[in-house]
Amino acid sequence: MTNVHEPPDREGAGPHRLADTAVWLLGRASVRASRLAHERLASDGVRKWHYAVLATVKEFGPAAQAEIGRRLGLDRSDMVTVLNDLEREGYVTRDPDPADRRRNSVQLTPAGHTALGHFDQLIRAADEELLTPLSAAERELLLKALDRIVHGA
Amino acid sequence: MTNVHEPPDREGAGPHRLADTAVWLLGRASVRASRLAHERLASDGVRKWHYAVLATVKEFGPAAQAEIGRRLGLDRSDMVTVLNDLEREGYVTRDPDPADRRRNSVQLTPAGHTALGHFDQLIRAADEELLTPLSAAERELLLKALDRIVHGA
DNA sequence: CATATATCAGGTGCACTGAAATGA
DNA sequence: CTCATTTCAGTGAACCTGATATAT
Repeated sequence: MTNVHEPPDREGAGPHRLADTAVWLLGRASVRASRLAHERLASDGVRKWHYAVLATVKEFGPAAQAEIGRRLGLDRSDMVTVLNDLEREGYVTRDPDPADRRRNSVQLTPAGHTALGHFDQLIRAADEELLTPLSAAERELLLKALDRIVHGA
Repeated sequence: MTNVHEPPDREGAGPHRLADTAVWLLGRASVRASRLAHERLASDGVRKWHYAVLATVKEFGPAAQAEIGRRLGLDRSDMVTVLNDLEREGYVTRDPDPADRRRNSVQLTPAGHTALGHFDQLIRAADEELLTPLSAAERELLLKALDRIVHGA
């Protein structure tokens, strides 16, 4: 109770302002990023996982749900819901894999391919707005750093 | 329908791999950060917003709920819940502000101050693990970039 | 009157767990 | 039998909206 005011801020260890922690800044930056992406995708009735799954199927080709989920970090359970939506919209098909009948082979339809092209533009626009304050060199460094954080190394 | 295989990946505009977008990488990095922080805080029955509110009250001194929320980006509604928890644990007090009786003046208790010191260590450890792959210079650049993204400019 | 604060009730997306059915 | 894949049911934290009572 000695001093309620404590002019600067330190006591046992180094400086510890909340706004200087990576955990905090990453959380806030990601909320902003999610908002920018969501604002754009929502008008098409799509969410970020829908986009991510479409983009991954296009990039890596047809694959089982479990494999797509592993690649993206999407839970097997949520993958079911996302694919239900994408299938209902006619963006993907789920065909039983003859080589391993536990698996569904997820494939892009032509409509899915077209839609993905549109979503790509929306995500790019969100990225551009998000990164506006940064120079090209800074963007490069940021993405590299984030990539190493995500894929630890 | 011309070519299903498309060896590399481009067609209408530049490269557009999901893993190269800031929106995506920020989201994934933030999930990892949240997990690291949550793993450590959860054993004390605390979540990130509890920590953030305690840290802010210490850094900026007693303030009304709405002001703390504005500073942190925490919704007024969720602030009520967080403060209910913190008050129940004896970490903060809510006293009606005599100068404006709509406001609650939120203050840290000595127990709250002690607890915050402990949580600070946990968050620092999470930060350290998260940033392990990065050099000191890279960390500096990352935090600067994130800060500019969050506070647009 | 309009505005600001605190609270409550609720909705939605997302991360995650447990269990079941099916097949390798 | 063990393991993997898909599905379903449900939980918890976070983000967000709308409405209300109270005070400025």
